[in-house]
Amino acid sequence: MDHAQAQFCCQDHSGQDRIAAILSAAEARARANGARLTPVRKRTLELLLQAHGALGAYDVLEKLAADGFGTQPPVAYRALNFLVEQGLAHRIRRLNAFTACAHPGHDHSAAFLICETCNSVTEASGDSVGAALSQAAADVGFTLSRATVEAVGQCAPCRTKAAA
Amino acid sequence: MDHAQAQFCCQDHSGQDRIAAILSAAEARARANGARLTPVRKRTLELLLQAHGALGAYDVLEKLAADGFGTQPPVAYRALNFLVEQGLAHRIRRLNAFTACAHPGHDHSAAFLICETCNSVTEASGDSVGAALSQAAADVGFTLSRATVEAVGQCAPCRTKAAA
DNA sequence: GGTGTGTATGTTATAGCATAACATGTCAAG
DNA sequence: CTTGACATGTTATGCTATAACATACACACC
Repeated sequence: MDHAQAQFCCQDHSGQDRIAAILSAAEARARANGARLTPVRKRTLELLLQAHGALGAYDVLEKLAADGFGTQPPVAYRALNFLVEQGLAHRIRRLNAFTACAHPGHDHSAAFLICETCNSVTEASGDSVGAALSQAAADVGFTLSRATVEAVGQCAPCRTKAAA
Repeated sequence: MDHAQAQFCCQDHSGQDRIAAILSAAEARARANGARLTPVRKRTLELLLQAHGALGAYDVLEKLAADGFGTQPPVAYRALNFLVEQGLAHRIRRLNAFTACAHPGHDHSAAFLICETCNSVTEASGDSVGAALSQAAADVGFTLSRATVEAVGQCAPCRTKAAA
């Protein structure tokens, strides 16, 4: 698995300006929740934003350590879990990896589209998927708390390339 | 995590007769695909069918070993992966576990409802969810290959109990 | 200012999940 | 009866994740 070096298959959604904007928005959001976006946490979010595709916890740890933060797994896991709890990042279990939330700020059910060619991860709107799922759950009397949708397939750029 | 001893929270869908029927159907299905449902594989499927909730690979391994099969992890993983490939079982990544497919025989997109109280896993029809997901994927030019939907919440029996 | 309390960070150690690589065995087709 | 494909088994190892404990920092309160 090479999360760390996923190809630039998707469009660049992570310019420096955009990252800075998201980071400050994240800080505000955290404060509003009574939480603090400390240096490790902020740096972790920044790493996720800069990355294409998703990063494994140990990928993140390596970079944090290089930046002078702690060197042991809990350092990365704590920061990542914090971000997930705050709705600033998502965990992608199929990849044992994490990715920054593409649409923070409004609660949404996310659906992840994982390209099996370039390993890029796209966060699609999961609203209609979530609605369908709520219905299916309600049909069997299940109360939904949260859901993960992970789809595997091929992204548009990779499909185009493959066809050529 | 106690996959091995999930509570009997859901209805019993795994009577001996039903299990036997599924096993022979599975055997036929495998043959049709040019694959063989060998003793380890058959026993593994049987274990999954008997279990409520889902079983971790090491839970399965333990039981297989007790039955005189191999004692090392690959034994369990190979059998489980075989079953998943044949559409006879599903992998539930959120739980690092596997469960027998509740509706083998017809290709379907499955959605799993994981009760956070009793750890039971219910396989809901994911057809409408799959349709919504296909649409969302198509909207961004993504070609869907397969998808996993894992929802966490509370099953009907547990919710009833909790309300009491 | 001092002090207490809760949170955050850091470490060591270990648990849990999964697979690579190789050896052996089995079975059917030629 | 040999060959080739697949299945099973083992050893060894790598990757993922958390428990438990120690230290430091920030903020509210007296």
